[in-house]
Amino acid sequence: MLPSVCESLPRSTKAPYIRVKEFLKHGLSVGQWTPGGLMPSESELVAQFGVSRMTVTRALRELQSEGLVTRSQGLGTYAAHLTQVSATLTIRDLHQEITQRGHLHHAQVHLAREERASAVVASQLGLVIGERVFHTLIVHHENQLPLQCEDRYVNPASAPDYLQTDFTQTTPTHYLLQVAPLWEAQYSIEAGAPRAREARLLQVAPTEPCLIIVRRTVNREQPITFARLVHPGSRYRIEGQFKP
Amino acid sequence: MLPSVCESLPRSTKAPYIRVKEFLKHGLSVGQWTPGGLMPSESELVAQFGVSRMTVTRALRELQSEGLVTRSQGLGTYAAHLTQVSATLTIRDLHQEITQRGHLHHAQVHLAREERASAVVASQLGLVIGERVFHTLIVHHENQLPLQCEDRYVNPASAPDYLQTDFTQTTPTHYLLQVAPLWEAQYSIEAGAPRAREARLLQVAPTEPCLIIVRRTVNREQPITFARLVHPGSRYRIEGQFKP
DNA sequence: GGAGTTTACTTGACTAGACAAGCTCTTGCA
DNA sequence: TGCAAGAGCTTGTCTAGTCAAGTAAACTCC
Repeated sequence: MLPSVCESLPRSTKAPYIRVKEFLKHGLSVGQWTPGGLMPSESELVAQFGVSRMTVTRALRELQSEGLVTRSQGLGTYAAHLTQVSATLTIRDLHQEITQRGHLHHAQVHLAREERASAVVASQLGLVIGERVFHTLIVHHENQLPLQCEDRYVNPASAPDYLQTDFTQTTPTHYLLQVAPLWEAQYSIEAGAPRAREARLLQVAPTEPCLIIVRRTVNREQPITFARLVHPGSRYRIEGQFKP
Repeated sequence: MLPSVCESLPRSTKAPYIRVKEFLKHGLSVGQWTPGGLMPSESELVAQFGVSRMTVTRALRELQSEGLVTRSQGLGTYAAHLTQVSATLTIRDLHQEITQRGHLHHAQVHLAREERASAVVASQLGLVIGERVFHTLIVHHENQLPLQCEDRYVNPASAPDYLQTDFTQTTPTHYLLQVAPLWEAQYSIEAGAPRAREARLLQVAPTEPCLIIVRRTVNREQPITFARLVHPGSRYRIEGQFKP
């Protein structure tokens, strides 16, 4: 009660570890410590900010995980060389992405069957050539306009009920994330011409440049799925941002 | 002295916070806690592992920063919905990338001059139309083969000596990272046809699908540079991997 | 002078507490 | 019945200390 007077003005509004972090970030951004240069030690920061070492450690550890500093035991903390910058590229579920834009998503299933693994598919999914594999070919539409052609092979061992799913309701990505919750993925992004069938399904000219993402996901040593996602260059782009 | 017997067999070799982290990661990977499900509270983990709360907190905080769990004060820790998966896309300096492959990098400077900002450039760099701006057009070769056409505008306020640099020796990316150490970038990746001049410089057909990256970097509210990087689709791709 | 030892400084990891703040369910009162 | 207060849980943050391990420079002894 009587909430006025004293308690209403926060001493400096932000948590101490955030203050330390921002002090260091600011110094890095104005070039106070040049790449590779030695930065203040934990004990110096403790003295400077009047906080405990754990607090300073937390600030420094977070900067380290953000790639802004490198630390080594016995030596000290150094400003990182930002020769390579890592941005986070979020690979979102297409259904989500489309509905988030307030548009209509519609999936057209052109193929959903069991096949025998070819050499390429077998090697990508860790199978033997001729072994059974699930194959789906789905075209995703945004407001009736084809946006993505999803050619996907799935390892039956990882998702035995894959073909029973209604892919007009659920996307394969979404289903597979439920079945195999934690995984590791390799991807490659390139520009290229669509294959003849892809061009027909996407309703574009065979010469239309397309953004092609090839993704392979693995769960605990066992390959799950291998997908080729083709997008018309004129209708799709990947956007992102990097913020240290 | 006498270093044998007792001290040589480590109790469990790994740090406690790593053990806690791995326990939780394992549980997530086998689906012990389904996405959105409630995970053990800090105090439960404290009791289970016989460690202090700070140790458990650290493990959970790191999992949170990796995007594997979400936490909220008063509620608890929940297994994350991995509907969107963030991979780290490392935007590396092309020179590094080429030489790391053991190949020869060679830059051909086609343009390096001061210009008056057009409407588009001015808006991207926060300038007034007609204000002076630096413009470079450089083609990067890998083993004599054109790999990237780099069309770049630079804000003179951020890098006054930009045009004095010898770009056959240093890449603009590398130079700008030294001048403006910490920044924020927005990028977009798309597939498209090259412009006529780009096709000529890259020695490809005008219909060749190209991977086009448009990047804009900003340092503390002040735009630094705005670049359009065009790569022949047949010679360049972005590769990466996601690992939780 | 050179080799080994010591010392000082660094980060890495942890403990055992503390208080604050957010959420939910229950209890109690009008 | 309806609403407010409180209890009991959760996470968020912090303190003040400990021990360990890695590095580098100074120091000692031969």
